[in-house]
Amino acid sequence: MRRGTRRRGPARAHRRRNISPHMAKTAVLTPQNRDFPRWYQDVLAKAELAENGPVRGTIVIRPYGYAIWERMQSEIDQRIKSLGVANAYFPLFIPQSYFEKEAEHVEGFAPELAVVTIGGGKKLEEPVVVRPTSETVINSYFAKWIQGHRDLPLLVNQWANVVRWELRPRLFLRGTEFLWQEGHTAHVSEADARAFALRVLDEVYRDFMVEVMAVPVLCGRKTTRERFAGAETTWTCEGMMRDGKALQMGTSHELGQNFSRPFDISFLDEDGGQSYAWQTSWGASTRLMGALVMAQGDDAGLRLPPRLAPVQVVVVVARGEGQVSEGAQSVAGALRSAGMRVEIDGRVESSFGRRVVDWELKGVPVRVEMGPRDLERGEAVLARRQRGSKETVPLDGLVPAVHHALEETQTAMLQEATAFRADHTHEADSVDEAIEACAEGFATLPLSALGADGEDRVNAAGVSVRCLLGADGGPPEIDTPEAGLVAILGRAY
RNA sequence: CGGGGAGUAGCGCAGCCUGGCAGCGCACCUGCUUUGGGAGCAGGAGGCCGCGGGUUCAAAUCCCGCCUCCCCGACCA
Repeated sequence: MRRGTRRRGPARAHRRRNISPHMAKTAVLTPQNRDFPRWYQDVLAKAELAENGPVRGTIVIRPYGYAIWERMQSEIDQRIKSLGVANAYFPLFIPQSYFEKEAEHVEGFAPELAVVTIGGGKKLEEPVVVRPTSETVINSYFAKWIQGHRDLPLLVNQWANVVRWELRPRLFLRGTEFLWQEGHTAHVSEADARAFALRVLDEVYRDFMVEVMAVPVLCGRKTTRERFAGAETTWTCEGMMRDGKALQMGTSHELGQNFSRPFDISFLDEDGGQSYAWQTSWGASTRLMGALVMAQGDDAGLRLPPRLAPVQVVVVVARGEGQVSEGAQSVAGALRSAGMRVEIDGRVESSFGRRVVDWELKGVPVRVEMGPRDLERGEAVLARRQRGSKETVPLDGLVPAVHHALEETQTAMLQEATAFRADHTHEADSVDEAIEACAEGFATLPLSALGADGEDRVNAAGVSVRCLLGADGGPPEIDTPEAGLVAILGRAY
């Protein structure tokens, strides 16, 4: 069974060939429904996305994987900047004492800190921590930069690597070192900080995940137990993977005055009084790469939504005869002129089938195949990765046809993922029913039905409360009574 | 840390029990034939068998010690 794959829409093609992309004689990958974790590992390796580094928990992101990450960075970065946030950079090394200033924060991170005790061959006076997150250093500078209310809001983001000594690493999902973006802001009031944290959640993360990654996400509030160490409130975007498990894809925290007090981020307000700033922090990481693979991949490999794909169209020279190569060049040129990201595969010394399988593994959304026969007829074959279809298109109509295929693919991928999530979400009335439903996917449960010991009970069963939603299915208003909230439960990565 | 496995070519593995030339598949190199859904044939390169010690005429194999990695549980983007 090809889970979640749907064929839809009428054939626009002159002729539609009945060739499925899953025709390889021997399975290219372990099928998803046989062993999902194995399938995931296979995709990372065969699509040349990433592999393990030499130190446990470290990752080597290969060029193709990094190209996808760069696309993610670019899309996220422009959304961050549109909120008026500027990029900056703070040090990798943080004095250990900084970590001890906020009680919950220390407690939350102490077990997973990497600490440098020797530098230049000498024992250090004060050990330095390799940043697991940068609240402490950044806020120590915010304290210097913020004097009066006119200095606020202060909105800063950095792209960086961070280190957390994880016990059980998994490529992209949980690593000792990973890449991310972390935003840090300071505001004059609690309401301003809250509004900003929610804007980031919606306008940066949800918008990117839904509109670019084509992954529907549930945006809600974390329970006290699940919230970030040092935060007052943690907001999250939760996605469903194709094995029904949940993945936290991005978070936005309201820090209250938890850091501004110990780091003395204070300012003179309009009335001349001394106030502590209200803060937020928020991040999304290379975990998104894992989410992409697990939410959009199928048994033939990765599937990239066109808006994210570093290569949107690959023009495959089927056979190196006659003027085919020139024809492919000309087609590629026309597609590029129309603004598409295009690559030519002219490696005719490799077999056609081999190359096609490679591009399917890499998830390129549209493949244009050209051989002598097509050239003679003035045609090309347009293959869509998302639904595994092929159609023949006249060369003079190819650019609009490819453009249309990309647009349709983007829409279809989001629809498919949304339908999959709906099919794997169960509305439960009791804790036991919810736990059972989580074997297949998510369960919704009125918070009132979860009860006081409900979170303990589900956790004991390997299930967690992913987030709390308001009546409209979005992040709950802060003053919504608990009785009006819905808990989303699932097994998580 | 608790429990379970594994270290042999780039990757995946066999060989070990019963000591006797270092093997297989994939990948790689060369040549020819191929190329419209993972090509075929022929030839070739590639090894501190995790490390250290011991037994033995002889150790990947038996014995002792050490190291590392992976998987399952408690934390996390």
